[in-house]
Amino acid sequence: MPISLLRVYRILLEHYGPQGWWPVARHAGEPGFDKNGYHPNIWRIPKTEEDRWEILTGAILTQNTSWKNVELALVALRAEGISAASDVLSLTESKLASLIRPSGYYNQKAKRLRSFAAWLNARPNPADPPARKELLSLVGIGPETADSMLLYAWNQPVFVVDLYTIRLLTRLSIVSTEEIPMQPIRRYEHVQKSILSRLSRSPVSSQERLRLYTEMHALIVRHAKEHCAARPKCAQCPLGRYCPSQSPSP
DNA sequence: TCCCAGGGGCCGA
DNA sequence: TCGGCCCATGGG
Repeated sequence: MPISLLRVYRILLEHYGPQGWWPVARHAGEPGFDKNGYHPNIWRIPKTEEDRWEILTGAILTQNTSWKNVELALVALRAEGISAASDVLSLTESKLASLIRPSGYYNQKAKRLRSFAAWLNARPNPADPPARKELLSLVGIGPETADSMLLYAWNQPVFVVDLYTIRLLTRLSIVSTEEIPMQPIRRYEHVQKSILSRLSRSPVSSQERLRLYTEMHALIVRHAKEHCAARPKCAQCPLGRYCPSQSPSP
């Protein structure tokens, strides 16, 4: 029997502690926030429109990009006074591209950010969570970006799947590689469904679920960086004794 | 120098 | 439906 997902969560949380996702750099240094905008109970804190805008922007900028580089881009935007969708729309695309340059793929992301800002700006009630389908219909918003937006910017209990999640769960034999479809979108939905069916057996309140989904995704990313990398570093891995794929230490 | 990062879209077979 | 390619910076 593979280890249960909830058990994985508890072990990772015990080992790494709360990750404080999604960071909001504009609050860096404020009480409870660290210098990069992380806060252990941030999922509980009501978000302002500026917070939401920063999270949504970060979700687009971090596509296939390390968060460090995204931070540089967010700093550049803030220095320019860009803190709302309407501000983005006031910039030319080339100006926007030059500001977000450190985050890579800047031409592509400038287009995506501008069209996203136009959509966001036209919404009657920005605090109202959009339908997932609607997000997916926008250029440059795929399933992972849409789900992180819903979870971290709109506090919707949605489980975010990423490459790390798939890697970890297959290594732990929680999901078998054979059953995973090849096509990216179907792959995503398959793993997400599989995860939900495993978690549904443990009844929790919607608040607890929000906390679980928020923290779980962040913990998996943390764990993938420190141990469960493409080239795994299995020594001292907190999940080592539960992992059939554990490689011998060099 | 090579590899990787908090993905997504497009195109031809 | 699929495989392959493109987008690009910065850090290890």
